Amino acid sequence: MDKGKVLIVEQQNGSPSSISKVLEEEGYNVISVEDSDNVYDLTVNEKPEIVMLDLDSLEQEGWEVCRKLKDDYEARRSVVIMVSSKEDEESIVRGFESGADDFITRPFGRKEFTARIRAIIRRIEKNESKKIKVKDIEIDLDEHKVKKGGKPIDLTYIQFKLLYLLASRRENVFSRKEILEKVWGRKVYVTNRTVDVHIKRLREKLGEYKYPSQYIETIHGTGYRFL
Amino acid sequence: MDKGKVLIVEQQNGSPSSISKVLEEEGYNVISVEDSDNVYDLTVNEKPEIVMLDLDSLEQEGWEVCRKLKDDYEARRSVVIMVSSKEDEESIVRGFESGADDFITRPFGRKEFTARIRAIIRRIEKNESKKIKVKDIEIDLDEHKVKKGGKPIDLTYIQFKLLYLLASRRENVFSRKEILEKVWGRKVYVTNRTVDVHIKRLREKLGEYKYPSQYIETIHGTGYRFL
DNA sequence: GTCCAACTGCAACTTTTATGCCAATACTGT
DNA sequence: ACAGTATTGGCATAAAAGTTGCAGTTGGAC
Repeated sequence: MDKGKVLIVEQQNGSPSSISKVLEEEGYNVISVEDSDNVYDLTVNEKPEIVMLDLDSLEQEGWEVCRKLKDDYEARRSVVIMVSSKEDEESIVRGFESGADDFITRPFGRKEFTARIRAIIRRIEKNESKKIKVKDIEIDLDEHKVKKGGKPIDLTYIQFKLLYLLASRRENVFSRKEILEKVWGRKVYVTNRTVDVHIKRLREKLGEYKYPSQYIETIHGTGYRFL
Repeated sequence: MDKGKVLIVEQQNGSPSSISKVLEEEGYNVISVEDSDNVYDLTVNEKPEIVMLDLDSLEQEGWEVCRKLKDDYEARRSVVIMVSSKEDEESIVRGFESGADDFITRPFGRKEFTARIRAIIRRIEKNESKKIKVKDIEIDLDEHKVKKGGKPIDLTYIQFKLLYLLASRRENVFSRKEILEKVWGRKVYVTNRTVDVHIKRLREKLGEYKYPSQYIETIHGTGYRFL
């Protein structure tokens, strides 16, 4: 059950209706912190899909953290949601001006809350399409098939996921860490070298024997990129 | 002034505070229709960034239109926002379940409303990979690519980080200490001289052979800066 | 159940590439 | 001109990536 990673900044009062608890129960991978000190570092390292800032416990810092995240080229990818009891327009506008992507005011029903989160995650993942064509390669997610020049290529489960990931955002460089998270899942511990091995096997099946690779490029010190 | 294209479905009552009026005034490219018949076609053809559905005038149809858009391969790209006076949780949840990306309840202040819209547009733009352009140099972070005058330049990991650091705040003078911290990280101990070496290698790759350097300026006794 | 083939992950090893430092040299500002 | 800085090419070394063989698993086929 891996719905996405959420970094939450709020005072823990142990209430079972706290945001963290709710999202954990819903199956999100929750990282919870009580103050804003590590938020930036955590965001950069963990790349959560969502960062939630509880303004009721953060106050002034909330805006600042948000701005800092949105000014950073890596952290900015995470969606920042502010949660607050204040519903005066000024606070809300200020939240958005700090770069927040959404602003939710308390109180809110659990169902509404989780529906909003789902909508946001959905939106993030939607950029990926079901069928991808790159050069002479065709990838069909639904049928789980890959063709090269019209001829089917037999890929294993992992190879397929790996190829799909890389091809879903061609030109984008994926670090091994990212690959591990997206292909193997967050909890699994697998060596970096194993990623290489799978890349090699994939390259073989794609018919890459000589250098430089036509499809999967290695970016030394960084990761891999398709095309 | 083109802030983005918005397709709005609402009953026109001529009120100056109607959504269409407000967004027009704000400089959006507004397409306004009164019923849901053409919404699907318009969305596919016009590809608006945002489709706003006024549930107060659409009722039942609202959900259906939304679902139809979100089931469509092309139309799903547009962000769908529902606007409604009903603020019961059930309606809202149902909205999200129909695939809506956001749900705004009336009444709302104009500033808050426009701030939300701006945030959404911002988010859409952010998905496109971010580039820094300085003179004839282009730096693409997601793709980890650098181009000079359209031609790609191959940089190593450190060179890339270094260039990015300098270029991200041009004119700013970076001391070697600062560079070490940002590129190598706090803990690592590496000589100041090493920074020089990397500057040299970077300059070479940027095609700097003669003095004074066109891109990276040396501030004697202080550090470096990107022009 | 037993056998077999396919898949996977890892360790050990090789190859490739990048990095850090040195020492000689050139440049700066005073 | 001098002392402090910066530049540079070369080189040993470190680090990253590629490769290979093997062993543990799994899931049929029989």
